Amino acid sequence: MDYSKTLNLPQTEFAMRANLPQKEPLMLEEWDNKNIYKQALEKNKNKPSFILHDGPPYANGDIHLGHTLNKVLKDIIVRYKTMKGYYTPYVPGWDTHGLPIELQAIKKLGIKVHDVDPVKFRKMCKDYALSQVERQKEQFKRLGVIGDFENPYLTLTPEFEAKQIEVFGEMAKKGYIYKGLKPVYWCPSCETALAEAEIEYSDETSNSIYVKFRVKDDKGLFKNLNVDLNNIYYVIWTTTTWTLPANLAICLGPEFEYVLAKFNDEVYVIAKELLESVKKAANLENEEIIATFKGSELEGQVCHHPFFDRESLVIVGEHVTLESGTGCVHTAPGHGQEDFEIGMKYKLDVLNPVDEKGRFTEKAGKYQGLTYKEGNKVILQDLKDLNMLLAEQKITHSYPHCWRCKNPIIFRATEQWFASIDGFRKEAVEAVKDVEWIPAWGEDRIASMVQDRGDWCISRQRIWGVPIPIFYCEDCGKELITEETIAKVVEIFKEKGSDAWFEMDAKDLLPEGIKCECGGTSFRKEKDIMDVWFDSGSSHAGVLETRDDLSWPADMYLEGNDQYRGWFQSSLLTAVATRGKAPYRTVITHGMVVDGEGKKMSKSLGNGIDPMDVIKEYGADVLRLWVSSADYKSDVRISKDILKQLSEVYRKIRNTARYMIGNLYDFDPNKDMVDYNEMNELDRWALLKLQHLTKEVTEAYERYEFHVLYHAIHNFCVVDMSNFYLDIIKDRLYTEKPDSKERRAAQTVMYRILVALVKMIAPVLSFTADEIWKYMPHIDGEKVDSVLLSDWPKVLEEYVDEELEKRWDNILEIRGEVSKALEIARNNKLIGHSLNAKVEIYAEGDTYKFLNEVRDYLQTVFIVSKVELYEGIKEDLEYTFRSEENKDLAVVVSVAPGEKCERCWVYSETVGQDSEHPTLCSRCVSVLK
RNA sequence: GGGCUCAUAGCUCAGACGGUUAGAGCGCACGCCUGAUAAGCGUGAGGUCGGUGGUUCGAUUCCACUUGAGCCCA
Repeated sequence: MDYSKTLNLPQTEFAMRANLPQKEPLMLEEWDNKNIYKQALEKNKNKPSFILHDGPPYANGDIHLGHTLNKVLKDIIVRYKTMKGYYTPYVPGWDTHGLPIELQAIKKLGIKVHDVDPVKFRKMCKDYALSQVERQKEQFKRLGVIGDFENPYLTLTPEFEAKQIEVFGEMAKKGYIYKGLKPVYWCPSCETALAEAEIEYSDETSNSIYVKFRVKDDKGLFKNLNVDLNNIYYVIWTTTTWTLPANLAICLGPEFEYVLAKFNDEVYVIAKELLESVKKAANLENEEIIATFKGSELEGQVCHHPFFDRESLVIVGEHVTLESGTGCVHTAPGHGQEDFEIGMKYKLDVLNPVDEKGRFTEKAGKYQGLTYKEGNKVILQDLKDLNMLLAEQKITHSYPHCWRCKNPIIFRATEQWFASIDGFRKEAVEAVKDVEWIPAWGEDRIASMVQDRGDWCISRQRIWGVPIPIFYCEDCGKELITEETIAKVVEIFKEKGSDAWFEMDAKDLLPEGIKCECGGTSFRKEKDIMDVWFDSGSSHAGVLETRDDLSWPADMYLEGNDQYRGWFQSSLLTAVATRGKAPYRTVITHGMVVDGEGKKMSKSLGNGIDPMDVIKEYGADVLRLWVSSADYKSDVRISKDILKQLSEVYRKIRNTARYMIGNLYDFDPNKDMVDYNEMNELDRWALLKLQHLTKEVTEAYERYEFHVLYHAIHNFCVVDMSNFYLDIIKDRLYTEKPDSKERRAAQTVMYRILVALVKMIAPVLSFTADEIWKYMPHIDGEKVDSVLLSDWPKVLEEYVDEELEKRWDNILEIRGEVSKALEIARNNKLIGHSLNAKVEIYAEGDTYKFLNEVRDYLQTVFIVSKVELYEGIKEDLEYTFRSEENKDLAVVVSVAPGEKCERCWVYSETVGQDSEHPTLCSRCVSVLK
């Protein structure tokens, strides 16, 4: 007879191999059909809410692992909070304006910006952006992210744009918006500003000139040198002669050494390290060094401009290098980014004497009307005539050109709109303190960034974005922005979107009858659009305040640590400026995704991993497990090996669940549950461990430390369940009568563990959890469509029996020692399976006393066929094993007496006693009868 | 170059008012089982706690510097 038919072996359709890449899409469909997201909201609709406000990814290109990390972290939190009973609307968003989309639209359509009417061009950009949103949306959903994907927020929608204008208007009303000058790349032939991405570098031959600036005020430093001040000159070097009319300063490196080198009658101030190269260029020799100063000592001296009756201030800046030139850098704040910034520091004027065609204006005095190219020649000649030119060379260097017309470009300051941070800097720094920053050092980081940052240039000379809602009087040129004009623009944008700005005339965008202070009644529109950071930085208003189910401020923002200077800050600034406090209560940041060596992923290194490839190979749940496994506060590594490891961990968790499901095939929790008081110690121990796990996991979720719960759950599955409890209860489950109390007790324990476990993994392994949910038995009240709709498990303190735990810690320790003894016997070919063995334990003192107390459990727990316990360790006996950990413990392993029972595989001397079942032990016989 | 951050076994992570042989799981090696089977169990080998110097009776844990890596800025 085949007695295996009489056993209660596990049965389940729940597959051992997950086959996630194929199965997950089906689960997604099911979630969609059953509208799990809506059900979850409905379930908690009257509960306190938890609003995680999504930082909008830029709508361009496929998602990468950075997106994956970010979105999955958010999803884990949203799912956890949902199960905790919070009302958790999650509205994903997209950042849809800006240059990269413009460039993609241009590239895709093969058009040129200025060849197309702005309205048409914007339509193309919009179409492109929307197509990208759809693409990314599908990819995010594939990760298992749930949320209001049918109704996400997009920065290009009329409602959002209108709200953004409101924010801008409020800031303007408070006087935080002002007009200033700032240098940009400018193409004089196209007459347009260019973005960095629209610049091509190619070689250009220029005059490189060394120009003398006579010292006017030495601040007393050169007094005792015995030289006429009129003969001391700073020597600057430049390759853009035409920018000299805009010179306002000479910048030195504060730490560099500068010499006063005397050649005949004249003394030149030059960086010590560059003296030789200057001498060579100027054909000078036989100098006398009459003094040496550190750059910082010379700060504050004043020179004469070489050809204007104007001063040039000596300043210092860290950007000065000794790579070429003289170490004295010609500084024209209107013609260069670094010059502009250092100029801001010294409160220099942003002088720009060049118009949009590249011609000198009246600010360039006698050069007015010349193009900058003509100016190069004329100014050079003037320098020669004035004896201010020390040397002249031709050099070929890499110079920026316009990508469209291929002509050289210039740097030129133009009028732009700024947000003055000083107006609310203090408030912003204060607001930071009311926010919980995770990790905590984030607070210092953002506070010091806000503290040190300059004003925010909001203008972009572009097409694809939200226009800056300002008008100019055609008569006097004065700008016009009032509550009424903002209100009108908001009203129009709400209906027509910001395209209206490009489609409609100024008069139609303005309230009727509006007049300039000068009495003028005709106006023109500002051409600049807003920095996209202003778009996303307004999302707290554009989203949280516009949807009924959301509220301001958000409970949480969660983004990469690159966003301290990005979205966290732009959001903080617009919120503080308009509402006086931060738009978030908690901010979590995660590190960047890097490769197995900790290096950043890049195309050139070829070390990138595509999340969609991972999903095809392993499935989204493995990727989600990866997200949970790492301590995201610092950078998160990923590699083939790491993924392999993750898939093994996944397999272990899955199989542990599968085994429990398989053993619950005939268990109905509505009828078969065994009361805690009727369970044996082992079962109680398992439930005790579950309480510890539940507590640890819940606390880890509360602290958003997912890697802690990842380890806790994995360890529980491996150590407590697979290696121990599940291995030990096999005998009971398989061999006892199906509805025996012992078996039902073990099933009760497994059921309760499985219910808790499946819930605890649900925020991370969302697909697998729902798959388990489907296959496992349920209490009637809990048969919901998704584990997400169930309640979070509670810690049952009454199961936390410390006495019991102590006792079983001891048993576990001794079991470890017995295992070692068994292993020795196994290596000696004495036994194979542990059931082949009889274990004799020799113990003294407390160890013996303890073992004697728990002796009834020993055979089961060791999974052997017989255990004999003796008091005392005799030195003359030959032990299989003597414990090093516990000197009071020794073990002898021998082959178990009797025959192997054909049914339960335990060796027993009762085998053969029953004539009907001659190959069975007495226990099995009684089960069958 | 500046600000912030990270660095413990092959991997992911613990840990330590500073104090005996630094932990876990996985992976790996070896063995067992064949009634969780493209599973399961057992045993074992892996670390000069990034480097150097200092404080201390004693540092991997505190301090300084340094190397490598990341983010932001220049």
